[in-house]
Amino acid sequence: MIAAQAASPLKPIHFAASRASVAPRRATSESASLPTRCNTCNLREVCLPCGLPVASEGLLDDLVYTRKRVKRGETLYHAGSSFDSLYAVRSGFFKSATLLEDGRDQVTAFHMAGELLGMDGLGTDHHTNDVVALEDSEVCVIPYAHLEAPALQKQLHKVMSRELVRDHGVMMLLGTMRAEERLAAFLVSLSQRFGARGYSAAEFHLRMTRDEIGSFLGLSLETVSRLFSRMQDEGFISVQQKHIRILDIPRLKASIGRAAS
Amino acid sequence: MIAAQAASPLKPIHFAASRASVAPRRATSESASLPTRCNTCNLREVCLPCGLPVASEGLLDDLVYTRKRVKRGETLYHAGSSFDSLYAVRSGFFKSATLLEDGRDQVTAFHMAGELLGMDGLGTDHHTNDVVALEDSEVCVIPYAHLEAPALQKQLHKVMSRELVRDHGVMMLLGTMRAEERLAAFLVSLSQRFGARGYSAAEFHLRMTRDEIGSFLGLSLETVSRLFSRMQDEGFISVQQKHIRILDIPRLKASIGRAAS
DNA sequence: CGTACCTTTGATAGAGTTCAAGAACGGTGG
DNA sequence: CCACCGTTCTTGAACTCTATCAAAGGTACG
Repeated sequence: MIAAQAASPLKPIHFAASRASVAPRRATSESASLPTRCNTCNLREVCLPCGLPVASEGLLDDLVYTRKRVKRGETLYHAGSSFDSLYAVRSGFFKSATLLEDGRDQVTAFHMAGELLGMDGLGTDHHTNDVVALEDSEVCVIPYAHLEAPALQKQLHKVMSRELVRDHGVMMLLGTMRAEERLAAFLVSLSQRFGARGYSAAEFHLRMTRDEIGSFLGLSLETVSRLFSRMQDEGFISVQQKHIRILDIPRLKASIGRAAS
Repeated sequence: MIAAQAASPLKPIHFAASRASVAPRRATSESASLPTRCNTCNLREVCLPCGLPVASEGLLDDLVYTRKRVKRGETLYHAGSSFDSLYAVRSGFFKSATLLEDGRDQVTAFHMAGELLGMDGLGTDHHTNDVVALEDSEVCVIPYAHLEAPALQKQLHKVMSRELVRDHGVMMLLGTMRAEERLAAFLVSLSQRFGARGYSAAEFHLRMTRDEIGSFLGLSLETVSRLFSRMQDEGFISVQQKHIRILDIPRLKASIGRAAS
């Protein structure tokens, strides 16, 4: 559900996470089965489900969720499984993917800490994606019933609407951008999202493979690899395997606007 | 927000409108400024906002909306305009499009009678698309405040979630399909949606130009035109300008699964 | 420490875009 | 009712981008 957002030159592509101001603490992994209280959660500032309007402070006390661990490579839920909860990522990293009958599949989103997933199941009572952890992760399980409180409704609408807007951003990306623009937009999005969570916006570790990036961006893994190399040659970024350093953010952003160099 | 859905060979691409069973009446255009009552609306069976669960029958009586006419080429709302209502299409045809700063734009959805639009504005209080009528049209204006009734909440969630799923279908389409598959999926989607509304599923009139189709599908207008010609040569369909007749629906659907002929 | 996976890089080919020009259509006004 | 104009559609030819095939390094994990 998370998208590549091109921040600067691409006006209409919005970015959910960037609205939250910095929250520099990282989620610590505590013991597994303990419940979590939103009002003491150290992701409060970026966690969308808990990023409730000020009015509902009292309500936060009641929001206690169970946590669930998902190890790298494990599935949080499968397409077709029944829907009864949403999930907020407490720590780690996930991908959502949709599988076609003929075997093709596509990564539709990447999710990092503080982001909400599972909304694809709201409509039909069963999920339509697979969600898989790309590293050892932990989520808060939010039973759908909890979200029926009137005070939470508007917030939920906002989260869902933002997701719609984000998906439109991905549609733009897939529909109108060339390969290098797509990858640049993807990097800018990651950069902003890491930045919003208190991590470095200029240097980070990719949790996904070239293949998964390619699937998300509608490109082959070889093209992704080649583009990383080319961008490095051109001095925008530095790449060593999964370590990315963005050397010239403005130029990276600019490369989204008008195609290749 | 409406997408090209590939029905058969592409499992995960869902199709909101097809769930409604046939509703063979067409919307008649009455006088302009009269309010509309949902429980007498002849789109009841397909109109999503009004397609409420049986439980809420009494509620339907209260749902009275004002109508608004939008002539061909006119804009229902612009990107950036403030959000306060959703719109249900009573008659006519719309496109949603998103514009990038550099001038590129993309059609993100087509909307026909009975479909709901405007949800892109829920998150940020202002819309992120332009919505333009492709023929003289009429919408029901649904003030957001009306939707805060608890009985309507779940329904609204479902509509939004279905839209998320549909957007994922478009992402699949743009991310993994080749040109001919995309166009086939698009035609199948239109066919099903017309069918669900009581019109012929095998023969219909395109309301949009080749350019708009191409924009939606991530293709150039020339490619769209060429593909129409090729499909006609191969006997799937018959095309004369905007009149489409699908001669072999199974074969059309099959051509989505495995690429070109 | 070995094996499986991931990444890089090259060569080739194919799909789709772009540029261009002519044809068909639809609406308008005389 | 017909002629005209602008828009839309079709089709061709050349080119570009990206996928595909292939093979060699690297890394990480068990």
